Order: sequence, then C-alpha cells, then structure tokens
Amino acid sequence: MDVAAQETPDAAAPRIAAAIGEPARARMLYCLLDGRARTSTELAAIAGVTPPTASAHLQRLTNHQLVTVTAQGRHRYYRLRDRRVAALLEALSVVAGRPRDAFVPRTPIRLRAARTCYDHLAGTLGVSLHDRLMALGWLSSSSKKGPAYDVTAAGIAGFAALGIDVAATRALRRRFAFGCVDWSERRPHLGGALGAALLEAAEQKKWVVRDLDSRAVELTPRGRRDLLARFGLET
Amino acid sequence: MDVAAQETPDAAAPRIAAAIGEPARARMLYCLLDGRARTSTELAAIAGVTPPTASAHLQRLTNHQLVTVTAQGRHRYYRLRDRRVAALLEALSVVAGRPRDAFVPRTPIRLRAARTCYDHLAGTLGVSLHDRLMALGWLSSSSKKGPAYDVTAAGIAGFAALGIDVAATRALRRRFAFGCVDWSERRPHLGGALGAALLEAAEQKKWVVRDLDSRAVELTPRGRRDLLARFGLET
DNA sequence: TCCATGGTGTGACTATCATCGAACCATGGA
DNA sequence: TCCATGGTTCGATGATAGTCACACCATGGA
Repeated sequence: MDVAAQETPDAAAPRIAAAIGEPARARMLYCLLDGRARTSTELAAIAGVTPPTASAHLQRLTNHQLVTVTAQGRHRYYRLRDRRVAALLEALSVVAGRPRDAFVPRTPIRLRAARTCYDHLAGTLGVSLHDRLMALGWLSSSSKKGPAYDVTAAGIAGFAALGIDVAATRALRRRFAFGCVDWSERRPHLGGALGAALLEAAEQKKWVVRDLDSRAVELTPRGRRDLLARFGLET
Repeated sequence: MDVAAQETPDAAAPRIAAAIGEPARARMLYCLLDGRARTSTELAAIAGVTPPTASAHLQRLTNHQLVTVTAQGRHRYYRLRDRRVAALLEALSVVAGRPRDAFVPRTPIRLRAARTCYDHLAGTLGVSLHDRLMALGWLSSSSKKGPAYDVTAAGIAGFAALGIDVAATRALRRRFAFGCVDWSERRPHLGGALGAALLEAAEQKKWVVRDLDSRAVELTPRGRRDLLARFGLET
C-alpha cells in the first residue's frame, strides 16, 4: 500500500514532514544522512526502539519515498532515497539550528569537529579544508556571492595529485562544486561531486575513518600529518 | 513557554518537522510562502479550521520558530520567520513532488500558470520569463551547470529600463540570482534578490496582481501587452 | 533436516494531540 | 461607558499513532 503514490504533492508534503517528525524516525534518517546503508536492527538500536517498532517506522519511511530498501540475504539494507531527501534534512537542520539567545551548542565535539554531510566532509575539518583550498587558489568562486565554485588550473593539478580527475568529476550528472553551509559551523564547506570525490580520496588514503553509527569522521594520525604537509593545515 | 529554545538542534529537528507535518498547519505555511503576512482568522479560513484551533496551531508554529507574529491593533499578523523556512518548505515540496508513475498534476491551473515562490515569480510565467531573459542574453550562467547566475551588460541596461538597479540589488546580503527549481515546472525560474526585484517591479508596473489567499499571481491585460512588447513573450 | 538469526505482522495499551463550544480578554469606535 | 470584533484560553472528546511482547516467516548454515 504505497500511500504516497496516490496523493497530490500538496497532500504529500505534510505527510512527509510528519514522517520525519517523530524522534525515532528522525534519528534513523539523520544517521543515514552519510549516504550509507544500514540494516533494520542497526537502525532499531540507533533509534532506541525494539525491532518491531523500527520495522513499522521503516515501512512508513519507505512508503513516503524517503528511504529505499534492498534485500541481501537475510539482511535488509535501508538507505536514503536520493540526494534530495538529504537536502531536505539539511534544510531542516538549518532551521533547527538557528541561533537563539544564549544558545550553547550541545552537539558532541566529535560531531562538530569532523563529520559527513551526506557524502562529503563537513564540520570544522570540512570548513578549514574548504578555506585552505580557496586560499591556495585551487577553487574560485565564480559568481559574486553565489555558492557555485570552479576549479583553477592549480586546482586541477592539485586534485590530480590526490588522485582526483576533475574533468571526470565535472562530467557527473550532479552539481559540480559549491559552498555547502551546514548548521554547526554556519560557514561553507566543499559540497557537490568534487566534495564527494575529496572525501572518497581521503578515505582511500586512510586520512579519515568513518564511524559506523553516526556521521562522525575521525582524522587518523596519518591524515593529520599529510594534511599538514600538503595543505599547511593545522588540525 | 518557548519549547524550541531549550532544545538542542538535534531534538528540535523532528519537532519542527512534526510542526509542519499536520495538514492544517501545512496549509497555513504554504500559504505564507509568498512572504506576506496573514491574520489569525484569515489563516483559520485557509486551513479550514475554527479560530481556536488555528490559534493553537499558530502558537505551536511560533514556538518552533517557523513563523513570527506582529500585533497591529486588534489584528495579529503572522508571517514566515525567514527565507530559510521558505527554503525548507520548498525542499519539502521537491521531495513531495517527485515524479511518480502516471503522475497527473492536480494543482489548480491558476497556480501552475503563475505564482510566487516566496518572493519571486514562479510557475509557467516565471519559467518562460526566465528562459526569455537567458535568450536575450541578460543573464549568464556563470558555472558549468551550477545554479548561480550573473547579469551581462545588456542585462544591466535592460533591468535599469525596468527600474531595477542591478548594482544595488547585488549589494544586498542575500543570494543575488540563481536558477530556482520548483515542483510544478521542474525547470528553473529566476530566484534570489534579482528575482525578488523583478517581481516587485512587475507589481509596481501593474503587470501582475497577487492573490490575497494563495500564491497565485494574475497577469493583467497591461502586463500581457507589455511583456509581449518588451520581451517578445507570448503568454 | 534442523536450528539460529534477521526481520516482519498482530493485538493490546497508552499518550499525544487535533478539534470545537463556550467563556474570556483586548482593542477600537460610538 | 458600552458594544462589536478579533483573538486566545479552557475543558472535554475522539482519533491517531507509537510502543512492546509474542508469534510468525525467511534465509543461511550445519
């Protein structure tokens, strides 16, 4: 019974919002925001509910096109449906994280320090890396204050040295590179296909390790050393 | 009792989503998406509930920082808190309006034809105007496929003739101009400060008239004539 | 074939909340 | 001062939906 498929967009919007608007489901979704898949029981633990409850929640999220499920043996892997759902969750975080009087961030330091934003680096690490890339002249902000970026000749060479083919990345059918603002820093980090490629490269080089249960990303000793050497980045 | 102010962003997100995720409240919010303010009773009628119910809803929306209220005499005017809330609602529409098999738009034609998207023109009118501005060479897409736009010399002159000071608009502290994709057309129209200035100019020239109860925008006979004359735009 | 494990359906309980009528407060005009 | 109007608060009611224990189905390995 795919409820969502029979509705007008107007009627679907509040139902989708309601689907997100339940703490256990929200925990699941924000965990999946790193773009990876989780099994039903993993998500049950993360949400803090029993498997039957989690199953009901996941069914609802699937009906409303927020997540997709793929069966693999005995396991069923759930993941966010697409980047637009991720964008919705990020937009929600932006509104939820609005500065308020005497606001003190209560987010775990680990998560503020380095984390993924769907499929690219965010947090303080993501922001400093972004600033460094701008300072090095690898990236250029094409429009006056617009979020879209372009890569300079120096940047093409630099990214190539990291094993990133800029031309191939640009050819992907998604936004190439832009300043992605997230809730904890309120400053841009590198988003888009290029940001994703950068995270992938960093993971491959074992500069960073992703946490399984959250969006946290840990900087390895090797990563700390290489980032300093290559970018002059103090972490 | 401002519940939202005592919460971490993480706990606030699902509550905000839940605040949107109730049909009556969603109707109110999407109505306010044109950026204008409405009184409590107006919103009650639009949502299809009695004044006491609407009052409770509006209180919740206010607590969760989605709308603000300003008292004027006996009336209390509610409006969306800021552009980020509008962005959230649009992101929600995008997910809600995802193409589905045999999808038939059930939106009133009037709303599809011309409407506002927070504070700029959308709908088929917004889209054709956008395409025309590109064809005339007033706008240029700065990045490869990014949404940010810039204005050409021809555009600066053209907008000036409409009474729009491009330099002043660019100086505003918001995104200058970009392709804003909305749910009904799935094609970009002109968003940002420049889009807002264009709508304002069109309103001032009596080319369009806004509807009070919805996001609909009506093209006046004069507007039809002038748009044809100035842009060669058949409506 | 049997068993262990991952995952889902059922039914009962409970809490939340949307709703409205009626009463109440506040503003502006007569 | 009184009244009309806009708007909110209160209290009661009913529906929705989140929760878990238990039972059930499916897959994979022994």
